[in-house]
Formats: sequence, C-alpha cells, structure tokens
Amino acid sequence: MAASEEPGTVRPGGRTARVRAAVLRAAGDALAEHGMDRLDLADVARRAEVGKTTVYRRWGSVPALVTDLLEDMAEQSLPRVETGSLLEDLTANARLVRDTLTDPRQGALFRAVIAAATCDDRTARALHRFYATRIGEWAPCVETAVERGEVPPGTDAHEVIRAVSAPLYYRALMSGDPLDGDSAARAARAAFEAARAGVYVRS
Amino acid sequence: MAASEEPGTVRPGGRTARVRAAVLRAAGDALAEHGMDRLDLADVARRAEVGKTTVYRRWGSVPALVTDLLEDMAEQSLPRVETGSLLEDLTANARLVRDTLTDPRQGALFRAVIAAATCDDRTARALHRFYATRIGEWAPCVETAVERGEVPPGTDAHEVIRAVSAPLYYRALMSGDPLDGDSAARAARAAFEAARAGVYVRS
DNA sequence: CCACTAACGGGTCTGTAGTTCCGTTAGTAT
DNA sequence: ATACTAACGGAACTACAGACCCGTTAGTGG
Repeated sequence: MAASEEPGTVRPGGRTARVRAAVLRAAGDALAEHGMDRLDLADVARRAEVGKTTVYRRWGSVPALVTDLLEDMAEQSLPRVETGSLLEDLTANARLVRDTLTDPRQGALFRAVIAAATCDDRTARALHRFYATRIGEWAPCVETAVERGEVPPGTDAHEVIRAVSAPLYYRALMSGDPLDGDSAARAARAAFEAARAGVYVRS
Repeated sequence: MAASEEPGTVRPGGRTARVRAAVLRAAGDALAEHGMDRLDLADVARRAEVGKTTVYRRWGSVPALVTDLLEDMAEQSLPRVETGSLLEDLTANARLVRDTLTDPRQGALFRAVIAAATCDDRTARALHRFYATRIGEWAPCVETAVERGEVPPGTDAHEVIRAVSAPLYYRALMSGDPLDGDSAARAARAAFEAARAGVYVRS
C-alpha cells in the first residue's frame, strides 16, 4: 500500500474542502494585516476556527500555505476585455493591475507572495506559473493588434503585456512612488509606443 | 543626561566601526545564501565572530539589520557614464541593473531586501530612499538629452530611468523570465522610444 | 443505513530564537 | 599615561513556534 499520500487527497469532500477554504481565507486575512514574516500558522488556525494541528499537517510551512493560496487565486480568472484598439486594451489591463496593487487586501497579499517567492523555490515556481497564466490570457489582444496592423508583425505579445505591468510593480514594491491613475495610463502608453516602434519584435 | 542613546553613537571609533563592518558583511553573506526569512541573528554573529548579544543590542531585528545594510550599500555609489546618446546611456544603465540582479551575491541581496521591505515600514522607507538616490544619479543623462532635442521638453527624467529598471526587476522577481542580454537592451530601447513619443512629458 | 477509516482537534512536549545579567575590553578625554 | 565608561561578549534563562500523540468526528462506498 502506497499509504501516506498527502492528506486531503482521498476524501476531498465536504469537511476537507470547507477547512481548506476557511484556512486559505484566514491566511489571506493574516497576510494582508501583517506581512508574511509575521505569519503564524497557529494564528491562521485560530482565525479559521480550525485545529492548529490540521494546518501544520496539511501545509506545514508558511511558503507552502502561500503557494496554495496563490494557486487558488490563479483559478479565479477575471474576464479580459477586448475593445477594438490596442491602447485601450492595454490601458484596461494597466488599470486592473493598478487596482489590484492599490487594493488594501489584494495589494498586501501580492507583496507577501512575492516576498515569500524570494525565499522559497516552490513558491517562486507557483508565482511564475501564475504570471505566465495571467500574461497568456491578455496576449491575444496584442496578436489581434498585429493582425489589424497597429503594431509590426513578429511582435512578442507576452513581452508587451509584461511591459505594461512592470512599471506598476516597480512602483509598488521598489521605488515606492505613488500608484495614481496617471501611472496606469502612462504604463499602457509606454508599452504601446515601444511596441509600435518595433522594440518587441522577436529577433 | 539624556542617557540611553542608541549604542554606537557615542564612541563610533575603532572597535564599534569594525564590528559594524564585520556584521554587515556577514549579514550580506547570510542573506545571499538563504533568504531573509531564514536569517538568524545568532548565525550572523557567529560568521562575524562577534557576540550574539552585540547583534541583538545594536540591531535587534532582521529588518533593522537589513535596513542598515541597505544604507551602507547606498553610500557606495557607482560612477555613471555619459555618452553623447540617450539610447546608449540608458543601455549602459540597463546593463548595470541586469548585472546586479544576475550576480549571485548582489542579486540575492536585492531580492532579500525587497522582501524585507514588504514586511517592515522602516526597511521600505530605506529602500525608497535608496532608489530615489540611484534614480537621481542617472536622471541628468535624460535632461541633457532634452537639451540636445532627443526627447521632447518637459520629459520627466526620473520616470524614464524608472522605466528602464522596471522590466528587469519584473523578470527577476515576478515573472521569472530569463534576464539575458536582450532583456537589458530591450528595456533601454522601450524606455527610449516611449520617451521620444512623449509618454513621459509632465502633464 | 452502516461500517470503515480519512481527516480533524485538543493537549502536551521540545528545540531554538531572542533576552537578560554581569564581568571584560578598549575607545576617548584630560 | 591614566581614568572613566561605552560597547562588547559569554552564559544562563525564557517564551513561543512547530512537532507529536491519540481520541473524536464525519466523508464515502457498500
């Protein structure tokens, strides 16, 4: 008998699922309040009204819990817009990213996850998958823009989408400059102009 | 007598300075090896060949130590180049940032500091000051480019420099995409083209 | 509906990060 | 050169995150 599978895999039904949901929610709350270094699994258990043992058994470490939280977030995909203009699409994306980073709960959560990824390889991989998914969802709007002739053929769609997010994350995490409405518009315009100039054409 | 000043302020001479240097060096080594969450002040003390008590007394917490380390790094300013062309200057800057983030020691250190800043306000402020200084050092090359007529008048020099770094940090910390030579060149070109198109003109 | 056992949960134990105490070393002022 | 005391350092102490044990609850398959 293979026996010791991960707990929660054999009976993923009612209680197990409820516990997972409650713990992830509590972990999100705790992360948003104090950073990820002050995250105490016993505290998460208390908030989730769940036995401390359960949290240690199912997740074991802070990075593991954060990773699971992230994978849960990745599943809740937001619908992507598709206007007729690349600049408008990119601006919509920039606004979405800006709103996420500015939101007290979501923003703190992203900061915490990114911090956790610098310490733990599994979390880092989960984070990379998360962004790969998100970027992949938005890439088509660049591809249709190529077809419309808005940007040169051969433009790397993923690179354009990354270029929109990058300055916003840079402000949020590194430079600390305000993330106002202008930042989002400027990030979108910068990516748009660079793409039009052929900077992102694959060599 | 005001008495209890911070230790190290009254006699900053020989021994105190030596201890500070040894501890900061050891902290850098430890940060580069395992992430900042696995940073143990006792371990730092051991590496620095210094009493554990001293480390706890002078810094007390991981974020405080990281902050001091960062302020120490900020003082060691690298000379900035100034070719006759904005694109070349920006490319030089991009290469510098890329090399820093790719270097095993420096890269790990920056990741750790950024992670620490998400948990601790003092560290965050120190990090923001650090980037403000670095960006301020490079801003003049944009200003001379404005005078030469390479980019429109009213262009926000700081914003251009930030735009060069942002995609590189984004790759290093969030998306996990490789930081190859092309990335640096592309980051510089993107910032350059956006600036030329007037995206960074102050409104 | 019942049996079987996966998964939970309270209580207790342990390793270690961080604190405190007090004697020692070495900057600094005269 | 000497005195004064800031700052260091070893050792013993404390508190708490995380591991473990074992009895209880509730999904799941017949």
